[in-house]
Amino acid sequence: MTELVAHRPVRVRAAPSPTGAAHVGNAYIALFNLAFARRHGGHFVMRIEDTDRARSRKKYEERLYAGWRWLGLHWDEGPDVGGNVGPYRQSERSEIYHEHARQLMDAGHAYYSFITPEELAAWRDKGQREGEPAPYEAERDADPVMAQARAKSGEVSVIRMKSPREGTCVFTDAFRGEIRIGYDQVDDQVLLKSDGFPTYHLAVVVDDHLMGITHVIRGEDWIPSTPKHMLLYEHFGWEAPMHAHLPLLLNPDGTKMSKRRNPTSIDYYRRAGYLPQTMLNYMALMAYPPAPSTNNAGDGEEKFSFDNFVERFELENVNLGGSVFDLDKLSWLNGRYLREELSEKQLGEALRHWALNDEYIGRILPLMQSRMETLGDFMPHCSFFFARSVDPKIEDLVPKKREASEVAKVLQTAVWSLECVEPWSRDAVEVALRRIAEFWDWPIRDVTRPMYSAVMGQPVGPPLYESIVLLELDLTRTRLLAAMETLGGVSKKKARGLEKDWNGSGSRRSGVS
RNA sequence: GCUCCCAUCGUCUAACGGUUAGGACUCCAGGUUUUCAACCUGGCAAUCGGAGUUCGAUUCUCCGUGGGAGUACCA
Repeated sequence: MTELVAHRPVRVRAAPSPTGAAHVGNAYIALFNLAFARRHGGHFVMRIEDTDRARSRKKYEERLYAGWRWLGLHWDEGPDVGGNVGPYRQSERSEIYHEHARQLMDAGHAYYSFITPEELAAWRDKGQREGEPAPYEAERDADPVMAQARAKSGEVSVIRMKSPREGTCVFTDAFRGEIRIGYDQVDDQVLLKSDGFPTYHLAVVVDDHLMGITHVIRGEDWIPSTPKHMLLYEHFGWEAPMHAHLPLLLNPDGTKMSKRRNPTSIDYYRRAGYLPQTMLNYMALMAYPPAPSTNNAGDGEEKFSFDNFVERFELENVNLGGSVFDLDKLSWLNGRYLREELSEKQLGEALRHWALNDEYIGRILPLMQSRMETLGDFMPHCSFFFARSVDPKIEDLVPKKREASEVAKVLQTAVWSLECVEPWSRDAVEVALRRIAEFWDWPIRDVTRPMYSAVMGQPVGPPLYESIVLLELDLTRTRLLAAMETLGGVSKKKARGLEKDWNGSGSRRSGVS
């Protein structure tokens, strides 16, 4: 058995990309990294991988910090807390990557490529299937001096890694042992993009090395690209860290967990009223056995603290099969925390911290004031703001002369439209929904009516757009998806076709400018 | 298609060659309770298939099968 813990002090990291809401999948990976660090008295580093400048947003970075802090995932080093091997934001490390790319070029391990994305796409569409070599093959052995001159003259280029034409990459995964992947499966990966930013593959290797990372604990979806990373370690002459690939979190249908059909954002779970300790506990359970009982074998305790998890955390006990993220079981666990771990006083505090506070209620008041006769009308009319989920009746969801299946599709487009709302404001939400009406050529009322029911659980209530703004995207999306299910759902195939039409309609751009 | 990973109830898992294959979630039935929860009791439900190795395979090996992931100037 290979040694799982090296002699160097343990340093692990979590490296999320700020390209969307904070995802439970990333938090789950982070949790295992943190637990490993704590178990071995090491450091846990947070690194922001924002090299995709088209999708990275500062606001997502902020939400990452907020979400992880709420969960109790504390990092020892990171962009916001500092540390002595920073900067910890990849967008601030450009020179470092350029310098390392240059080293690879000088050593003959990388080359300039001038093939355009369009040419590449054309080859993938047709040439690849017909066994044609990739267009950049011809550039591999071009004269480096000439290539450099072209690049210097301003011609758009990327830098690609030369991957071996034969042989096999053998590396060790701490969970699975030796994994071997033929180099014929490894293409000439782009290392430096034409915008000057590095790809994940270059950045991750350079940063992990420079930041002294000893163990790379990441998702199983990275296994196929690990040979690219091993190659880079080799070319730089660096010792590779130990790799350990965690199983993926899954949708109920067994596919990689995605927001398409399930709530995936940490914000959703916070807003729906789950406790952070439940989340940590449940995420640990996704790939780690329960705490063994003292009496006999087999009936372990599934409720355990983070400290308990750390105490008994061993890499060799991690389970390898992907785990379905089961909301029923998560809710059951949360119920146990609520009634077993919280005093009445603490329960009250938790409620206030959650939503029963002046800040949140204050934002609801303007929507309610004109709709009340007595103070007693307040709660019944806006309880949906505090509900985990609502239960709309099917007849309220379907306007007269419309079909349930049609409405389901309308709600699907509403989800897509709302996902693109930028900034998240009343007017932008209105524009997004008007786009839906336009797309389907329905009167706006026929769109908003089902929306009222889906979002509030009843066909009447405070103003829709304002309510959606307060509910925020994640809670709204989950309710729309639930309503779609009530209406019979939209099949995967239909959704695909619909998505094509929707994107083709130009309706994606639904922000106000 | 190609490559890699994975494989115990529907779901999360226990059993480090020998158990009537255990627990938990869900579901069902009963009990308790003014109701509803909670709680208690019980029930349904699994080792993917085939060859080996072995006195003995859930467990080790191989071959199938199934599922997943990857196959980007996204991470």
